[in-house]
Amino acid sequence: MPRKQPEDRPYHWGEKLRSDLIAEAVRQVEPWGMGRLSTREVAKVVGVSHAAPNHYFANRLALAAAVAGVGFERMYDAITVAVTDARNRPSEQLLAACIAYIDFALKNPGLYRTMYAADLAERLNDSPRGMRQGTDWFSNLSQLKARVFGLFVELVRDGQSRDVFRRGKPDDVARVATALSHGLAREFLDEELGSRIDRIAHAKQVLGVMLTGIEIR
Amino acid sequence: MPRKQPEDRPYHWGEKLRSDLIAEAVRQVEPWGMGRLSTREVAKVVGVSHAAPNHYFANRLALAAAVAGVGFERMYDAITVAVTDARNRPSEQLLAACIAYIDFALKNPGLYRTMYAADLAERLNDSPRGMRQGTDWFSNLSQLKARVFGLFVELVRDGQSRDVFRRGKPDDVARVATALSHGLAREFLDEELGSRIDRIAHAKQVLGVMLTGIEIR
DNA sequence: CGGGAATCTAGACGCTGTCAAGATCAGGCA
DNA sequence: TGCCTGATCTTGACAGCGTCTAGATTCCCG
Repeated sequence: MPRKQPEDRPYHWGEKLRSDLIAEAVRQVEPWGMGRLSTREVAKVVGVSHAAPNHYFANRLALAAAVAGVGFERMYDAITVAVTDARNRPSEQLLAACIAYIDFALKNPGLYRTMYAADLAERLNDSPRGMRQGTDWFSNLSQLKARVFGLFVELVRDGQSRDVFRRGKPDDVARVATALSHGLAREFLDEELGSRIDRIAHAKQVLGVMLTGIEIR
Repeated sequence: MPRKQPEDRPYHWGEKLRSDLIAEAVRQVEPWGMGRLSTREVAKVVGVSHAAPNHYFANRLALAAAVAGVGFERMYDAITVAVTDARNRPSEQLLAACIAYIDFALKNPGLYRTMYAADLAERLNDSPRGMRQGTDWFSNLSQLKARVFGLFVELVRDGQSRDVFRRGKPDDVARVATALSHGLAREFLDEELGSRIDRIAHAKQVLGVMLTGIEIR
């Protein structure tokens, strides 16, 4: 039986399969999100039996959550890079972070939609039922999400300590930035109109209004 | 055969069935959105055969879109009432509109999630294929969405003409408000923490920052 | 080299959305 | 009044899905 050969060495090929499944799932959520994501289809493409994913993910949602986790990690990286590249001024850094956030959504629409899919929140609060061996993916997911949010909080803190941003609970101010970015991204994804460049420009405009509210005039 | 009696008069009971299906579907999307919405289940509760919905909705998505349409209508009404009740000052009216938006989402989480479900956008741009008789529900949906947005634009226009809000394209300024409201609502729905009152208070805080950016200082 | 555990497969179940064909009904025309 | 026609709904079927259970395969280690 030509089972499939992971680099000719099926040594503990278990974890390799897990990551392969996730990688393929990440591919399959583009561009519309996890709506059509099918464990059977993922398994078929990877080359394993239709029930193989069940051994690594308690259910379809758990697989989607893993995909979302990958999304948050990539997004974290993208924002980090953007902030590093920006000039060392709080306003510009915060703006860069927001733009990176939105740009990530535009470039990875399906992944982004998966990250914020309602269905994830569902099983998250729905099932106290123990998952097979998934080592509670949802707390992991919240953690990754919080990690991204933390980036914004840090920028706000920095801006405040440098007397560029108004005082106030950093979390609140950061939330303005993330909520606004999130809202803009969603609206961009739902509409079909406009090039990426146009949308980024539009976003900068809108975010400028936000900055006006945050900065010490 | 006790077919079911719509007020004892099965006179053209067709359209009655359509609205019954929608009404039941609106019920079934709570609280987690259209993820688990099932045409068969809706049909069962309404008391018709499992394939009856197909005669009024091209597919599952079309039914969900109808639900979303109801959502936008109700939201429009809620915001209108809130604005009317607010004092006649642009800032307070805009704030009231945003709060009403968020409050609607908190009170009708499933409906709200359905309104902004990724899956809807999917078939929206995906299938040029003619629907059976659904009289293109998606353009109707965009229209209803735009109608809600129009409320915000109008408020901004009013504020600008009264020299309370900064100048600038009303659409851009309005988008700050809607995007921020949307983002806040989504974040509230995804987290489980916090009472409704707490969240509204938090939202007011955040929206205050936005107003600072919009108002002429 | 062989036994035991980890890993994956095979098959089945109930559910889903969707389609095609037939039954049933309403209302207009004789 | 009674049939006829078209609209309306039902029935049955099909493929696909997620998930469960039991069994086959593979790997590791003594």
